[in-house]
Amino acid sequence: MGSGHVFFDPSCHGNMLFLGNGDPVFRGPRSMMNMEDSSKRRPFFSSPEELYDEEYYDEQSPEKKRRLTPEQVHLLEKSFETENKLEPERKTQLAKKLGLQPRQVAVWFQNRRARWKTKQLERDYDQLKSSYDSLLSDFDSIRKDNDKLKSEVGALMEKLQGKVVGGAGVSEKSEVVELDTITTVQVKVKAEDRLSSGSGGSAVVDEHSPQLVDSGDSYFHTDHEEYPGPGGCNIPPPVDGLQSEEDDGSDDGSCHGYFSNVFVAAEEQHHEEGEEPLGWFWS
DNA sequence: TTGTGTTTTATTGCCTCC
DNA sequence: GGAGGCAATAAAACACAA
Repeated sequence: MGSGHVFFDPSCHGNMLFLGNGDPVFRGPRSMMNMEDSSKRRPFFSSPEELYDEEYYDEQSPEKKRRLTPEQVHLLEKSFETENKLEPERKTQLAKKLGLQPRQVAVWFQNRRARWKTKQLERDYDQLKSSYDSLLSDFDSIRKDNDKLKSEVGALMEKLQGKVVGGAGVSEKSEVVELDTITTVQVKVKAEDRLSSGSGGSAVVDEHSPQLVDSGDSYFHTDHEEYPGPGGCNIPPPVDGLQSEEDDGSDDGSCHGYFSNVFVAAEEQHHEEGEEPLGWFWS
């Protein structure tokens, strides 16, 4: 063992290294390691033989960090697939099998979990985005339908009003029937308005039949509670019971309820695909 | 060749659990 | 209090375009 070489002590969780002569030395990016210390760093070995191979040190620049061989990575990957957490026994076995320090195996698993999590976040984001896009497109088409229906109702209301106001010769009974019809239509429109985004959507009805605006005891409220959607869009309020806890009336306009519903949908889909629950890393 | 961006290996510090 | 996990970060290794 050449003097000046540095040993990595796997049993040490921190950053202690040992020189060939046994002198302890601190190392690590955050330990202000200077170039002199850096030149003493021992490269990682890929087989037990290399651990004591003098030639290895002669051939390799001491400060070089060694990458794991494809075979080592393959075995680690396989092991990670079966279980992404590492019990001490498995860690020791793997380390022996791979000719690595147990600490290296632990670090590899740690980094692998971090990579997996990043990828998973990307997948989840894509899934949420597509759910959101599809909901948005549904919403748009529903809104268009709603607008169309409202204009149809408006036209019908005009016709009906013409009959009621200038309806000379129309019997009292038929007037009552027509007023009932108008009220029914109005209630229907109001119900739809609650689902629509348009501010003052029911104004179509109110404008055309101001005399029919309900007296206040209507089942439907006349003031419209808009539910702000993403990017300032107004979207239907979430269905009762699905509303998230964050959205308990303290709506800050950030669409929590809306996104939570999307998330629920995404998670359900995620489950259906037999994948690990999304929640494990959110907690 | 070189500059630059990405990936991999490793450390550090904090947190949680037993 | 020690072990192990995680986030943040450093730095070497690698990929790749100009």
